[in-house]
Amino acid sequence: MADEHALIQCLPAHLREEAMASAQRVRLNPGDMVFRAGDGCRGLPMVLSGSVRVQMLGASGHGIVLYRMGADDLCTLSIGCLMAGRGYRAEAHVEEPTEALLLPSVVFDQLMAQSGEFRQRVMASYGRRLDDLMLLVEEVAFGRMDQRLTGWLRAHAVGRPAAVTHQALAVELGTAREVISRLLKEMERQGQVRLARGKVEYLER
Amino acid sequence: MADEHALIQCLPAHLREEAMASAQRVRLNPGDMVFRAGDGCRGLPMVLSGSVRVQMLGASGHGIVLYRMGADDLCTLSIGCLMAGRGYRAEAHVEEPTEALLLPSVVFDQLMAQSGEFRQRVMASYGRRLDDLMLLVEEVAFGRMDQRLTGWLRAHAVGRPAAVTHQALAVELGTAREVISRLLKEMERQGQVRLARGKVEYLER
DNA sequence: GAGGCTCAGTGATAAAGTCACATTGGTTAT
DNA sequence: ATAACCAATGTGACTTTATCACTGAGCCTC
Repeated sequence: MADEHALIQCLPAHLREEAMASAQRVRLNPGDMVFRAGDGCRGLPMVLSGSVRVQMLGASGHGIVLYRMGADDLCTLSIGCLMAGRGYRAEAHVEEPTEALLLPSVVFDQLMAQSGEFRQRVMASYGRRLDDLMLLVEEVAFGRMDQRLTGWLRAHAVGRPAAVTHQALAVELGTAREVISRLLKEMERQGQVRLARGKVEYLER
Repeated sequence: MADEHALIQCLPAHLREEAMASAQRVRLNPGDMVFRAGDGCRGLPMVLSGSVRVQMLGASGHGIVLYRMGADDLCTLSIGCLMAGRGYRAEAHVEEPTEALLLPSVVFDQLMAQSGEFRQRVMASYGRRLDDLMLLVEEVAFGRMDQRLTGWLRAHAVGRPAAVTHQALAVELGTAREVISRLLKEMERQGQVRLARGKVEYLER
């Protein structure tokens, strides 16, 4: 049971103590929202364990999942909000019971100044996120929906059925619920998938 | 004629001198490519003046413009590549005569450690880029092509015709050339636009 | 066992993407 | 100047996605 974030563990003892002393420990439950679009940012969240989904809401009411934060991730989005002093553009939903630290921005800056390893990890984390988003842009712009859906199912619904509604899948891939319903129905006809209310199982061949 | 990047100017004198001493000055011309997909990263580029377009190539051969770098921007993408030690995923095309500095990554890290203002600006720049990409995802996922096209024209082709081909517009918006051709033709029929080979002018009403 | 939920299915139509060519305008070589 | 060439644009036919407006199905509660 890691009690500290990898980013904290990598710090020399005196900085680590200071970080832990000023950080606020947060416990979140599935369904909670960490922040909503427009919210101000009150510190830098670092996820210790669990999973948080970050998504955007389009004008049409549709949404799309941008990325997820898991153990040892930090919320790169928040850094931008802290620096620019504007609100979040996305919203974050807790998916699994999650523990997190909320680090005051002053302390964050101090750690950035004083620990090379901390800097390194933060920048790397930022790079990864940028990369994720670039891949997402490419997928959304050029990917075919049936292949994106199959990709998701292969990653999440092999072996045992995944507990997910068509609506949730639509948000996951940034499309409309009807599109998912039709694609799944077709895949079912072809025996690639087994469907039940709120469940989808992908059948490997 | 600013001789230094805003990020350099904000540094205290001794750091500034060190930065300028170790940075390599680069002059680029329209058509040059700063980096291609897969290239390794040899330092952190900072744009002094000019304009560089960063875009991705999809599997289908289509591309999409992710963002542009202009005066006083730094290439956030490169930071990720430097930190993670992997190649670029996108490619960068010079659009206008451009001057840039190439800062060794060791020096970059040193500046991050020693100047709060530098840190602040770098992180803010990162935040902006992240934000740009999130907006792009939303637009690509939910925006209507005719409205996105109109938006581009309003920003670039009012008053005098913009020198741009349908193909270039397609890459700009991440779609196929035929789609742009048809939309423009329709707008021409409705008198919203004047067309010529390699030129588009938007007619405000 | 009757409502009242949320979840899923579907027809009709519009928007966007794909493929395969036809045309056109401008440049270059003879 | 004329032919030849090439990049840019136009278009038809067809597929895939998105949108709108419903209908039907499963499940829970009273």
